[in-house]
Amino acid sequence: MTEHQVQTKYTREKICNILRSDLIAGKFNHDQPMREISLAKRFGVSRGPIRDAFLKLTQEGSLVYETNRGVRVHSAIADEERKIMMNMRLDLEKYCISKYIDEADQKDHGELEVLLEQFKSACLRDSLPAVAESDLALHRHWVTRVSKNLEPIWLGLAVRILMKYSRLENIEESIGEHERIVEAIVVKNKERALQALASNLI
Amino acid sequence: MTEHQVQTKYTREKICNILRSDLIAGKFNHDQPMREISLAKRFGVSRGPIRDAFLKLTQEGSLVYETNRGVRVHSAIADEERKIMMNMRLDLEKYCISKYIDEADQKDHGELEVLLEQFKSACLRDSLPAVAESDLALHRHWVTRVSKNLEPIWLGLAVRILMKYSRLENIEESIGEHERIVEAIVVKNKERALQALASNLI
DNA sequence: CAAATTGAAATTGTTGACAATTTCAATTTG
DNA sequence: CAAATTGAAATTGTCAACAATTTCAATTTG
Repeated sequence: MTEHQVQTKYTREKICNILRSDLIAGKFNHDQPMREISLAKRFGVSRGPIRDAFLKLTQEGSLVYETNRGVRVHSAIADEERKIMMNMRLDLEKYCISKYIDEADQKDHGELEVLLEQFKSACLRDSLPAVAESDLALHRHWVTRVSKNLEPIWLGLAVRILMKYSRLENIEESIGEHERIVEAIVVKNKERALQALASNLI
Repeated sequence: MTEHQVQTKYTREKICNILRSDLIAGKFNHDQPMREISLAKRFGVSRGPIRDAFLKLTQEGSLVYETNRGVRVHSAIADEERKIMMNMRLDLEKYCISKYIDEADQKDHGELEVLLEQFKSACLRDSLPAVAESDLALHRHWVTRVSKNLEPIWLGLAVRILMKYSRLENIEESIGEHERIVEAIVVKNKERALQALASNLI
């Protein structure tokens, strides 16, 4: 169980990303308190970077903060709220993909293909945290490329939506949807891309 | 210029709220770096709580963070992005107000009236930070009352949208719009409330 | 003299110590 | 015996010191 290979130091960014995908993957229970000290030990850092990560995840909505009581995992969201968020996310990503198709160059397309491969590989390995992380990374690609302003809003939506439905079901379907999105983007077919996105996000 | 009255200690929450309304009010220039040390001195605390506030404001989008370079004020957003955000915010608040009308009790209505008065008072005082803060507080009321999950998403949108258009123009119009929203809510007229909201947010 | 290099000052990143608060089981009280 | 009280343990909040990094003006180099 111990790590024998050399591990680069964990920064607050890395810790935040790791905790986020763990949370999305359901590794912690809803309402479970997250303790600074135990996580500081786990990552081999002091409490400072852990607190930094907690703050970020709190703002994104996966954690809930209470004064002098620390943070706990957020409760599951209601179906109705999820629907509202899903619609907002769909609107946002439609805008981004449409613009991405206009603006992206060869290099972007290359990155896109890499991210798709990583997603497919995670699916085949059946690793829920890896699937969650690579799914996020793929969608994040076209959002970030189009607008740094929209990215944090998108992330907040995506994290909360994923937190509820993150079982390893319909993996085959999900792979197909993402393949269709990427393919349509590469051949610059907006209509097909937006349609594939909608079927992935509804 | 010095403070003579007793000032309760600044916590990261208070600092965050103060900086947010300052940012919305345009007290800092776009792309201007925010220094931890100078703000720590201003609030009479160590750098820790300032860093906490920076992280939160970064996630909300008013500040931009770069490794080893700290945070700076975000650049203004493009009109096109603002339109996307405005639509998302409108959808979100429509849902919240509609649900708020169903669920709110007498006490909620009382708070609503208080917040409206504070907004009007800030407008009459011509204080841009106070206007920005009380405008946010009013809208936040019906969002938070309906869903703790949607609140941080809403805040991210509201902060970014306000950052661009926060001059003291059309104050009379804005007062009237907010009065119409609150009045329609109190008499539980959804149609009128949503219509008033739309004219406020478009 | 333009471009590269150096180094001190400024700034951010991380840590461990201590203060303040909360929690919860053991004890006291009516 | 139920309810209130106490106090130690656990946990979060804040701080000041030090490490690592960036910045930028002064110096060197071709």
